[in-house]
Amino acid sequence: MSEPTVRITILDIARELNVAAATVSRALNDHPAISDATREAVKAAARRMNYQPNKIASSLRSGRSKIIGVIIPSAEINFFGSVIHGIEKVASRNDYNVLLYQSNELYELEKKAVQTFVNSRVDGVLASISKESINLKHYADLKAKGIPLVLFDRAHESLQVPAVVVNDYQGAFDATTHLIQQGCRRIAHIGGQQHVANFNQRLRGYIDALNVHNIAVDDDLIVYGKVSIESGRECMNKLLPLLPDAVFAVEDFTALGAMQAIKEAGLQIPQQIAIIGFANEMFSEYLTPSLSTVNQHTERMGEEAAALFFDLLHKKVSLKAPPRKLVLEPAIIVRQSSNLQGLIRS
Amino acid sequence: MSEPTVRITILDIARELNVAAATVSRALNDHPAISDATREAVKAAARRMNYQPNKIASSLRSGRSKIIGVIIPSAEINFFGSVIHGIEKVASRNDYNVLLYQSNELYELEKKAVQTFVNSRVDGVLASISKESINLKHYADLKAKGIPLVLFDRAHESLQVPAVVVNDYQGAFDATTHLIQQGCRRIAHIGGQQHVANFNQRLRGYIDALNVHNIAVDDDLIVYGKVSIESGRECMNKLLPLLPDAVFAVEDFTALGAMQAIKEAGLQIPQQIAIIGFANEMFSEYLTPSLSTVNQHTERMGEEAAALFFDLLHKKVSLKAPPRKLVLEPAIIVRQSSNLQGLIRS
DNA sequence: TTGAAAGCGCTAACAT
DNA sequence: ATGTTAGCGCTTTCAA
Repeated sequence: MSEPTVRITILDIARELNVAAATVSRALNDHPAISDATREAVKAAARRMNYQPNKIASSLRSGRSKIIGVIIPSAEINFFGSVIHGIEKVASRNDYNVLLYQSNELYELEKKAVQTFVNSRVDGVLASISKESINLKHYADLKAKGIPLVLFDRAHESLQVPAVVVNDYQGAFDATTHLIQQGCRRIAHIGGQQHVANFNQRLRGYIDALNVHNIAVDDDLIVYGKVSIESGRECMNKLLPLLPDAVFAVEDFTALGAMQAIKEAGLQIPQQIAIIGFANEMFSEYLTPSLSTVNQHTERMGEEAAALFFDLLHKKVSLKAPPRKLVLEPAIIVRQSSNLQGLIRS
Repeated sequence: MSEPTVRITILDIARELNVAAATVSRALNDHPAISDATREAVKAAARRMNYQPNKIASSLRSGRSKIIGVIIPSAEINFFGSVIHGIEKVASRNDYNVLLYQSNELYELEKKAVQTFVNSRVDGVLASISKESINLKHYADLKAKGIPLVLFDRAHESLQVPAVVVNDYQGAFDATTHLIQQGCRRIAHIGGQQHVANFNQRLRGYIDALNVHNIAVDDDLIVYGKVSIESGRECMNKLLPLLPDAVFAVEDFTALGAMQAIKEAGLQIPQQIAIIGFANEMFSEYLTPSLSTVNQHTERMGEEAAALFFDLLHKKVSLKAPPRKLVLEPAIIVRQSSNLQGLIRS
C-alpha cells in the first residue's frame, strides 16, 4: 500500500504554527511556563498531524529513558506473571515502561541482563536474584553507577539496596505449625539450595516450629533438592522409608513431585502423609488432592517494588539512609493435602 | 560509597588514543575498513576504561533500536513463557533485545502497547492478537509506518503480514477423531469466542471429524464459553443433562473447569465422560485424571516468529510478495482423561 | 511567555 | 585506513 510514512517532528509542528521548536516541546510536556492558548494549539496540531514523539531523542537529551528494567528468574511461572503485573500497574501510573528479562536462573544471563539494561540506559532495575548467582558484583556495579536498584523476593543483605520480600521464615513456621496442629509428629522437610536466603529461612522456620512444639528435629527427615518436580519426587522417595507422617516442601513444584512419589508408593494424602508447599502456584488448587500452600501476595510485591523504585528515583529517600526493606507477611492456604479434620487417621 | 561514575564516551577513548571518534566507533562495531591494530587497541582501551556504549545515542543516529516489541495476551501462562523464550533465543542470536507488553486480552491495552512501541522506536513488533480485539487498525498502522509486524498464534488474514500459527483445525480434528476411536459417539464441544479465528477453526475441525466418521452433528452438544475455568464449568453444567460421553474443550483452562463440573456431578472421567483439551498447559499433566490435550510447540513458534521478523528486516522477503505464513502441526497428547483402552465402559 | 542556540553520544557521508 | 563534519530529534539553558 503506502510507503513508510515520513515522520512528523516537533520542528514540523513548530513551522506549521510559526513558533519555536522549544515552544512545541514545552507545550507537549505541559511545562508550566506556557500559555493555555499555545498549549492547546500545539496539542491540536500534534493530533491533527499525527505526531508521534521520538522517545529515543527525548531520552538522549534528557538522560531519562522512562524505562524500568526487570529481571526475573522465571522458573516460578505464576510468580512471574503476577509480580510483573503489579510492577506494570505502578509503572504505567508513573508513565514508565517495563523492559523484561528472563534470567532462567542462570548467572551468565543475569549478568547479560544487567549489561543490556545499562546500555539501554534504563532509569532503574528491579530484580529477583537467580538461584545460581553467588557472585553479585553485577548488581553492586549498577548501584555504583547510580542506577536505582530494587530487589524483590530474592534479596541479599550484602547489596544494601531497598527490597521487598516475603517473610519466608514466618510462612514456613506457620506451615509447619499447621501440620503439627493436624496431629502430625514425624514431619519431614524437602529444602532447596541453602545459599538462597529464602530457602534457608524456610528451613529455619520449619526447625523453630518443631522446637516450639517440643518435637525433636530429626536430621534424617530433612533432605535437600533442586526445587523442581523431578527433584521433589527423588527427595520424597528418599524420605518414604523413614515413614514421615507429613512433609513441608520448600515450594509447590517440589511438593507436586513429592505428591507423585507418595501416590506411586500407594499411600493416601493426607491420611497417611499430609503435605504443604509454598508459593501458591496456579496449578496447586487443581491437583488431586488440592495442595495446601503458602500464599505470597505476588502482585502486591510487584507494586511495592515499583513504589520503592519511584521513591528512590524521586529522592524521597536519602541514599545515605539504610535501604528500606519491606517484608510481606504470607498466609497459609489450607486445602485437602493437609486437611485431616474429620478424617480418621489410618 | 562512590558517587555516580562519570560515563565514558567514544570521545574519551578517542582522545586517549589520539584517534578520531569515528575510528573508535568503527573499531567497536567491527567495521570492515579498519586495521586490526587499531581495532584491538580501541577494544583494549574500551575494556580498560570500562566503556559502556550508549544505545540511546546509537539508536537515534542509526535509526535502529535493536529492540523487538512483543505483545502477548498472557492469559495462557504456559504459552506465554515458552513462546517468549523462543523469541529471546533467536533475538539474542541476532544481538537484539525484547521489550515485552502484556495486553491482558484487552483491546485498549493492546493499542497502548503498539503506541509505546512506536514511540520507543522498536525495529519491529511480534504480536498475538487479544481475544477482545476486533478492530485491528492499530496493527494496520504499524504496517503503514513501515515497522515490520509478525503475528504468532492469533493471526488475522486481513492484516496481510507474516505469521506463524498452529493448525488449529487439524489439532481439533485429531482430538475429536481420537475420542471417536475411543468409542465415544455423543461428543460435545465447548467452544470459544467465534471471532477468534483459532477457536473457529477448532470448531470446524471438530465438526469435520464427526462428519468424516458419519456421526451426526448435534447442535445442542455445542456450547460457547469465554475460555476460562469458570466458563468451562458453566458450559459443562449445561451439557451434563444431554448425557454426552465425551467433550472436546477449546483449551485446557476450559477443560479444567469442565472436569470439575463432571466430578461434582459424581461422574467418572474417562469412563463416563472422556475429555480432551487444547494447548498443553503446564498443569494439565498433573491433574487427576491427567488431561489429554493438543500440544502446540510453543517455543518453536517463538523461534519461527522471530526468524520471520529478521527475514523481513533484512529484506530477505519482498514486501510486495504475499506474506509468508508458517503453519505448525500440533500433536495430540493422550493422557488418562481420554484413555479408555482396557477400561470397561460403565 | 517565547525564542535562539547548544548539545546529548553516536554514526555515516564525504574527503583524504 | 582514518579524519572531518554534520546531524538524528529532542530538551534545556540563557536571553529577550
